[in-house]
Amino acid sequence: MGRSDHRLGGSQLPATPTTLADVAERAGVSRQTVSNAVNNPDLLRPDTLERVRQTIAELGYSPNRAARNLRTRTSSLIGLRFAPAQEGTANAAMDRFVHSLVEASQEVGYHVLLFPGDDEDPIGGYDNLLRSTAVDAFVVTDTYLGNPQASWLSEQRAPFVAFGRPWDDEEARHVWVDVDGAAGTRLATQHLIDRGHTRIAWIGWRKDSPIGEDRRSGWLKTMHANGLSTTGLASRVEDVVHSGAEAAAVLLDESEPTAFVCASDTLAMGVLHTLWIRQLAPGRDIAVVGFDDSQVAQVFPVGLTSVRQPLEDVAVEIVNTLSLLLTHQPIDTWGVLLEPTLAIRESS
Amino acid sequence: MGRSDHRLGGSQLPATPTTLADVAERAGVSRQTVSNAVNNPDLLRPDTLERVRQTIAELGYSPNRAARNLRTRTSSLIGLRFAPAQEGTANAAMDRFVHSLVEASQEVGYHVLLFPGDDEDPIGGYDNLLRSTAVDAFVVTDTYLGNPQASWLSEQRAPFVAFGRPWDDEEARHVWVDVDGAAGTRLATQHLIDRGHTRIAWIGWRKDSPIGEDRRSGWLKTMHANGLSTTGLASRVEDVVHSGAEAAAVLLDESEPTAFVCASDTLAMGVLHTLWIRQLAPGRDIAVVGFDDSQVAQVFPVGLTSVRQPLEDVAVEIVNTLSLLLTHQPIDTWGVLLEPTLAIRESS
DNA sequence: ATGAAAGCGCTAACAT
DNA sequence: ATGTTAGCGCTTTCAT
Repeated sequence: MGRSDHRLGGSQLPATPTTLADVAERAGVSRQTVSNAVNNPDLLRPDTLERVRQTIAELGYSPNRAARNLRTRTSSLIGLRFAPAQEGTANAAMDRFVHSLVEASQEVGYHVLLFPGDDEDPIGGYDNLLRSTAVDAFVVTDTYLGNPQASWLSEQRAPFVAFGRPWDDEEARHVWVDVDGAAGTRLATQHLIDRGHTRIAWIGWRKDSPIGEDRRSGWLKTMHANGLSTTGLASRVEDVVHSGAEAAAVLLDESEPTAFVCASDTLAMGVLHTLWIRQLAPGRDIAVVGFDDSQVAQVFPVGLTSVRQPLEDVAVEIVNTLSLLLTHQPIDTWGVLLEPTLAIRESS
Repeated sequence: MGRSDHRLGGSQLPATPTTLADVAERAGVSRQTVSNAVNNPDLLRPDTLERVRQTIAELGYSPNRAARNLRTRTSSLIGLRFAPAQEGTANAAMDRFVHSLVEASQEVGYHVLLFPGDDEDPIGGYDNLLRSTAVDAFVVTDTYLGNPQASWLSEQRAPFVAFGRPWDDEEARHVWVDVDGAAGTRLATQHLIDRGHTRIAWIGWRKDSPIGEDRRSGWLKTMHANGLSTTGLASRVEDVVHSGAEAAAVLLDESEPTAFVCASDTLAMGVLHTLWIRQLAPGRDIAVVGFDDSQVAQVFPVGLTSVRQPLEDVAVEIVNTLSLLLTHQPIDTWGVLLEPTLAIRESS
């Protein structure tokens, strides 16, 4: 069945896409040989390979994804539940992470498929994609307390890597990549100590957040390791600007700190607000460090020093681990902890 | 060929996924009938439908995506090139838009596939996905001047909808959805006029940005419509905080405006910086309005009034149009322009 | 090193 | 209203 609708040098796609058979016929080889030229070029004699490759280029052939997926029972797709950044907070880390993930996935021949989350039915989206074999694996980002996704996926024996430690679950036996929050606040606190500060306050989240407690511990340990007191210097509030501002006001009145380390850029913005009201200059009078290196930290007129998560590295690590999982290679470590850095700006 | 690995009430996925044939055998109908039960339930007798549906539920059957895709020559996937938010600017609109797109797509049975952009080869990613029939359509977001993607996709007769007008290209014959930037700045300017301001300055982008010029025109026309002079009240700079701050300083010195309308939140942040340095209170002494309602505007201690793009509506409109395109239904309008709103905060 | 045959799971077209 | 047949485009298996 000859086909005549190819625009060889043309710019328009043929009405019906070029197939393996088209290439085979034109190159005078079998379909299998074309398939090998694409997937196992080593099997071909150099001259055959060259001829087939040229025909592929001429016809602009690209293997049909659906057919390949059906045959190989793979999709080359990684599923990611995409929850939006919360309005009113500075946490736009997701954006940077997703981009890194897309790039890293591309490197190993994968694409990222986004699906929405449903709070009513947190595993619904996962279940659908899994049953219909629409994705090969998942990246799970929301591993907060009591989140059923990771354990559910484990039960299903579905390949996935979590961004975030299984804080609450001793039993968890899945692979994860995370950023060492305590190391980040250690970096921040030591930075302030090196600048001569001794009364460094902490403004963090409520006690039921393991991530928050982890970040808090970095501050606490670094203070103590340097023989500094932390009495009356810590506050736990909700992650909103207003709460950060209030906490800063109280701390300033009661404990006279000269610097603040915050669990988030959102809280740091609150501190800056209080400083502004009191006519205190950030960086000169009082130092402030945030967490996440959000756009807010970068755009704020008085650049906000902030702990920056190495999201690019996280993505690469996740994709590499996923590759191992999907090729059934042995995983040497269940968890990888990456070190954040400190983006130093005027506020310290 | 009977199969015995189904865990009917169990929580684990069968080693080999359930297929149409499994359901058909178990329900005592033909494969086609099962297919119809899923895709054309109207064709079945109610009792048959019920029986098949129950079997589907029992076995936890979900159609294999690859097989369906191969057969129907569709993928139910919408491709989106995901470029990261630029560091150092406040433009995190992408994040919100992507989420809206994912949600809207889900509603009509589509998922969003992300692929990375390559500045060297802007159409490479599109070409690959198109040739391999990996996606049904694209959403194109970066329709700036001289961007070849839209025209290239048009040439290929690939289904796509652009978020953004084809500013430069009179010839463009593709479908687009955009937000009326001029209406946004009109809203902002009128808001300030209603508040009693008469000397309202504009800080925008360089002249070669059609989006910038569009936004500028909203300010200009509203000023003139209200009989207000604009002489010496406009400035065109690069979209960075520093430039916004400088422009504000110059304008304050030379033209004594009482309010600023900016082409972006980034520039507005610059204005706020200058006000801070000069001990002027935003909102009380000088009013400021930004554009994009970014997280920066929301988190900034003195809440920044900002023009908010209706990205949720944009996504819905795009997906609806895409649905029409993909089902070869007639499109009534080539372009849709949506109205932004004004998020009013303390800075005005 | 290359080719032929089979079949992945589904749905369009046709037949009953 | 339901069943039968064929084939989407590819890769795995086996034969040459």
